[in-house]
Parts: sequence; C-alpha cells; structure tokens
Amino acid sequence: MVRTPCCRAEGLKKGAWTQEEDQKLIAYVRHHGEGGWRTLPDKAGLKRCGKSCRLRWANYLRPDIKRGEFSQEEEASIINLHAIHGNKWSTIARRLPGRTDNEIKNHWNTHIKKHLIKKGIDPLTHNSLDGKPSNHPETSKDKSSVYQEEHDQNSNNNKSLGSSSARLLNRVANRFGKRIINHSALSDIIGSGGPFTSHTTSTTSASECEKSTSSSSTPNSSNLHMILDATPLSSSTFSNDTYASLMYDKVFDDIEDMTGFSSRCLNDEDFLTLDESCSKNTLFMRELAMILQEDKNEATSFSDSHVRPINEVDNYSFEGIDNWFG
DNA sequence: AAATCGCCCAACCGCAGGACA
DNA sequence: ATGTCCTGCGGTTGGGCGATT
Repeated sequence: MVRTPCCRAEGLKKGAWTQEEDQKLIAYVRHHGEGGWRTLPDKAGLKRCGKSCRLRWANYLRPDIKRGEFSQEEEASIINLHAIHGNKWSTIARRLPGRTDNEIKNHWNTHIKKHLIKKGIDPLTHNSLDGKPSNHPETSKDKSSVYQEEHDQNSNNNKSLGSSSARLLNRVANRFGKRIINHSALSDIIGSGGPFTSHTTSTTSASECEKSTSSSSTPNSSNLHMILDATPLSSSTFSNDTYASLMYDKVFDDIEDMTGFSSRCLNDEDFLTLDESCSKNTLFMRELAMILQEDKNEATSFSDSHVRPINEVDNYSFEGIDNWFG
C-alpha cells in the first residue's frame, strides 16, 4: 500500500483566500456538512489542499465564530485556563465559545504574554518573574481567620445535614468518572462526608488533623471547599490586583498552607499522589468546589433523609468510587 | 516621500493518534 | 498486525499594514 500524499503538490493554491474561494467553501459545507476534507476541494471546485480548507473553515468561515476584540472576561479565562492546561490551545478554545484555538494562541502570543511579562509574571509558570510564587490575595489570608471561618463553616455544616453524601458522590462520579484524576485523593475528600455533612470517622479540623498520626486520616473537605471557593474563575476587571488573583496555580500549596492536612494527614504515598493530582487537576478541583457549593445550596432546600450519608453506611468501602476512576 | 521596522494574524507545516480496511 | 486515511493539534511562517525614521 502506497500512501497518497495529503494533497497534490502541483497546481494547489497557497496563501490568502479570496472571497470567491470562501463562497465556494461555505456553499459546499452548507450543503454537505463538515468532514471529508480530503475530497472536498475537488468536489467544491477549489484548488486547495483539504487541510487548508478545513483550517479556513474552522478558523474563519464557521458561522459560530465570534470575531473582534477579546473581552476582559475572555482574557481572564484564557489566563486561568492557561495556568491549568498550558499551551493546550484547543482545550482552552473549547471553554471559550466562538473562539478558535488559533485565535487564542495568537492573542496569547501577541497580547497576553507581553502583558503578563510587563506585570512581572512569568507567562510559562504563572509565577512572579523574580521566582516568588504569585501573590493571590485570598491565599495570603491570615491563617487564624481562615481557621475561624472553617470553624464557622463546620458549625453551619452540622445544621444542614439534609445534604446527602451519597448524592454528592454520585454527582462527582458522573461528572468526573471518565477523567484521569487521583481517585484515592477524591475518595479521601468525599470520604470525609462531604463538606456539609457531619461525620465521625474523619478529622474535622486542622488542629485535629495535626494531632492525628494515622495514615488513614483524611483531608477535611470543608477546608478544601473554602479555599477553592475563594479562587475566582474569572475576573471582571484587569487591574494589577486582579491580575495577581488570576495567577493562582498552586492549589495544593494553598490547601497545605491553609488546612494543614498535608503530610501530617496523609502517608507519603498519598501525599505525593495528592500533590501531583492537585497540580495537574486544578480545573477538576475547581469544578469539584462548584459541585460542593451546589450541594450546599441544595441542602437548604431539599430534605432527603431517606438517603443515608455515605459515612453512615455500614461497612462502606470506597472501592466503588475507585472503580469509577480506575 | 521612501525606506525600514515591528506587530499582528491568517495560513501553513509537520507530527500524532484514532479509525478503518 | 500493518498500513493508510483522516482529523486535530501546536509551533512557525510570511504577508499586510501602520508607525517610525
């Protein structure tokens, strides 16, 4: 079998597209739909490589493409998403409706990158160029106030027992079941009973966590929720402060700093995998926080006493969860 | 007015990987 | 198991254009 070239080398046009070519391409795609790019040029009467046609359509002619300046919200999202995914432009583009990977890539390289450097932020690592971690206002909170908030939060949790860990778990599993995440860490988080469900088997505060020497102690999800909740997904302004706030990329560090559930709460192996998971799955952690928030909201309006919290189920093991993510 | 420079962005290139025969 | 097709992706290029000299 001899592989035919992707496009004929002879007679193919390159460079800028003319209006006439655009019209031909639009007409063809409207009539036949997307796909079959290899044969499209011949059928559509275009002297272009199929690849070129696909690119022209995807980056310019597609009807759902949003043209014009990037809004501040869009730029903030790009920065956030870049901190999570790096140069995965297509991944970033999927989160920004109407924007193409190419457009985002260009905008990053020509505008945002320079802007970040000007602000003293390394666009690669999202840390300060002087080597210091970026200064997220929320992460610089005084620890004691954080712990006070945590205490208050726990008090509230105990008042809203209507929230079901089982339901929460199902929702998390449904949303993240196909993703590569640290299922052990997730089991730990959920295993603590959900942020708004009291439980007796897990540590419930940083101080208790510190006291514990057991490797089976679990992180306190109330703490986690509070931290993630304080991390903005986007910013409506573009001041220096909010720039700094956008530059959060060390979720795990924050969790460690503010809750103290790090190595004191986990054995070495769990600690390493959680660390890795947090740094690789910041998006997941944020979305988990959103689920937890939704769970909290539901708890106030939905009483489901017929569903038993997971931690109250006799002989419950997290094998089921682990299977989901395994 | 002409030459040069620098920026921007559409388009190209090469590669990877899944689907399929 | 192997090779091709097809598509998607990230990095790079080069032409257009405004600003500057």
